[in-house]
Amino acid sequence: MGSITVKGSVDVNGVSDLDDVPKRRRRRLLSVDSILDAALALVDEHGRLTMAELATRLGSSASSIYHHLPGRDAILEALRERLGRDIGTIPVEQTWDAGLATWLRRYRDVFAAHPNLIPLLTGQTITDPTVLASYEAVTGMLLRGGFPEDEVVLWLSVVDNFALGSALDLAAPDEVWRPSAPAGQDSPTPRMDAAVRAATRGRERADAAFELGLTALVAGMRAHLDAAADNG
Amino acid sequence: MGSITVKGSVDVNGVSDLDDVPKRRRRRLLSVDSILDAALALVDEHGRLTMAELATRLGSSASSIYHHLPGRDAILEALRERLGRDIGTIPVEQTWDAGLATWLRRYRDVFAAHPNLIPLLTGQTITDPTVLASYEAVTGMLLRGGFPEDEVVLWLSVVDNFALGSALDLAAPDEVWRPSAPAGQDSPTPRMDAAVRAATRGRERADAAFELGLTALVAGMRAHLDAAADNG
DNA sequence: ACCTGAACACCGTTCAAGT
DNA sequence: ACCTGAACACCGTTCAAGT
Repeated sequence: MGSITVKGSVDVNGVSDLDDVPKRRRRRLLSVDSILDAALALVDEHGRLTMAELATRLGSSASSIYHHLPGRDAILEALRERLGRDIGTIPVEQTWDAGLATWLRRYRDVFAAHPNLIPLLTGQTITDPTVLASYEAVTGMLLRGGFPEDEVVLWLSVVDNFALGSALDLAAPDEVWRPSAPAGQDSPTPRMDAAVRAATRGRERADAAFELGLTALVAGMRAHLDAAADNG
Repeated sequence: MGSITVKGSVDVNGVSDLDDVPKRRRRRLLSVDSILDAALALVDEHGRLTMAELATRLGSSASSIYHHLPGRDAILEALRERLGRDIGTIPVEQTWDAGLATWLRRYRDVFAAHPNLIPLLTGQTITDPTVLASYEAVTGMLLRGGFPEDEVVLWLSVVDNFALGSALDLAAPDEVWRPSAPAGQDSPTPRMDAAVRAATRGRERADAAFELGLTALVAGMRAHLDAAADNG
């Protein structure tokens, strides 16, 4: 029974299984993709990533992981690349303001799907070609929109900072935006308590704030562009 | 000689030194303030904070620190409070837009003095009364400016996210904003390379981007307010 | 080529023992 | 009350030994 060979079967990694040798090679346990899947799941569930927990989830040992990826930092960088790819390219037929808004929403949406990952990524730098290509596209969009070349990098920084800050907002607990005292009772922050009570909470608040800020930022950029055109 | 008592001397901690007992009590080595000073210096210099390095710098042992502060997280939270206090209150006689700009600039300036600290603080939540009082003041300012109560929390989130993202920008290396290929050579990101070459770099870029974004954001908020007033 | 356990250097924290 | 070294549980990483 144990010696029956299934002809032409293909395993999950897409590797042909025809190499039946007398001493059958043990099945490939790990792959870069399976490691990244497990790592992302771990971060989503617990908000942290340790090599030991990762190994347990993979049914493997921590040292085995190092045969596929050179360490914990590399895993995080690979996850960043994966998310960067998910943002995708922006439609070129849009005007700069619509295109920028589209890009920023996708940017944040992708990270919003994995809020716990964001704090783990802030320490590292972007080197992934896909992510850089996305910046290149936005650069072209802003230039076509009429922004001067020496200003484009500044605007890229601005929207990047806003998007990152908004993404981090998703990971942080909502404590600041929870009224510290019940209505009618004395509080050191009565106006804020009332304002918090009047607004939505949690994810809904974060989403609405992002949308409001995005609109204001783009409107401000448009005003800046118009003012420069009037002077020129 | 060793038995001479200096009358009424006061040590650095403001504790009277008159309790001369046969076996003179050893001088107080640590205090909350000295620990926080050393911790901030360590973060500024190395971008990280370990209890062992902190103890070495204090000429003490790691376990001693726990007699003054309940752990590493408490040290970071205390540093956050310290910086929060540095932001101070905003002048009430300003209009909402000028006041908001003043507050955001101070907010970022304070963190800009210690960029390495920012990534270490993003994980924790604000609980310090001084920081909360500062949010309360901004809330009052926006309400007086005419923003509806149920929108104030959203705008607070927006400017908070922008300020945090901009502060984190100071801590990250400038790699993304460095041209990947020399001028005239083929590059996957030619337009961005040219834009980066036309702009300033490092701290100067981060500062200019913050100023530009701040102006745009406030202008966008003003436009939003005016549009709502026209409809109402 | 891939996997493993043991070992390593390091981390934050606890605690009994000292003064 | 404050300080200390030793010990603890945990961390990422290395490596000789296996298949």
